[in-house]
Amino acid sequence: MEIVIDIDDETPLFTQLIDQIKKTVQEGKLKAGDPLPSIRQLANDLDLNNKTVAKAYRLLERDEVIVTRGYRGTYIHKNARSNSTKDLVAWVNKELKKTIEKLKASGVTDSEIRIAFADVLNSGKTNK
Amino acid sequence: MEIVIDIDDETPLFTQLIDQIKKTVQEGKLKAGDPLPSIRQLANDLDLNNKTVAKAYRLLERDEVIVTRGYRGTYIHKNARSNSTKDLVAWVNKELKKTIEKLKASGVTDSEIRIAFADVLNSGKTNK
DNA sequence: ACTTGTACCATTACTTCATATGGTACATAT
DNA sequence: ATATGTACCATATGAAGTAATGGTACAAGT
Repeated sequence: MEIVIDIDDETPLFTQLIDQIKKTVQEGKLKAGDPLPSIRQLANDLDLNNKTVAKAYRLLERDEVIVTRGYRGTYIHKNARSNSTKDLVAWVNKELKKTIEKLKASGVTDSEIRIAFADVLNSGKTNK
Repeated sequence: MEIVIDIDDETPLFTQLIDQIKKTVQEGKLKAGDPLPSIRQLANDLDLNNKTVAKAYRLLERDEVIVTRGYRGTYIHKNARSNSTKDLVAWVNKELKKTIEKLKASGVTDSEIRIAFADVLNSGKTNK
């Protein structure tokens, strides 16, 4: 794997890591079942904190690009290639945009939307 | 009008003002066409800043509870009574909750939702 | 012993935003 | 002159959230 992290880049480190792993999968340089370096190993190689790499792995597993098997390590997911092309962020943006535009059309202020948004997101915390 | 502002209350001052005016309308103590004190007058009486009162008036007009007529002053809106019972905030919360729950059901992180949300809201700024 | 992912505890720096404040100025009226 | 709503300029405070860091610890396996 050729991963290059640019600390001067405004893009968050864990995002750079995710993007490059997905890109490597898309290029076919990483195939289903291939093993990935351990979190600690990769963090050491790239001079990153364990938590930063762990965060990237966690999200990559959520996207089904990789699979973690506990003490057995981490591997490329069976459907990694197709899953690595999916753009979850774009979908989230689209969904939020639809709702927000509807609210603004009714004269709701940006501030009001932000406050209501924070309310809704944080309401789940106390309940759970 | 009997308006009482509690600066120790966590509720924003302009919100307290809005709530109490709406309440006064609901109680029938302020009727359609009744004049309201000027922004500067009310700010002086309640020991608030002009901008705070102006903000409350702006939102009350948005909700069609009051009507401003420039140099002629501010008056209670024709449909103030029914409009003052409408809960715009509740509607906004409901709409946002629907969308957010849909996103979370797909495994999207709170952080990711927040970032996408900020993106969408701020994207309108540069365009306009 | 050593490594795996993971789950806690925590802090730091940075950014963004809401609220509230102050001052100045304007057109439009009485 | 005086008052109306409004639009700018601006600042200060506090809250909240992200990203990244560090340390400790655990069960499960080699």
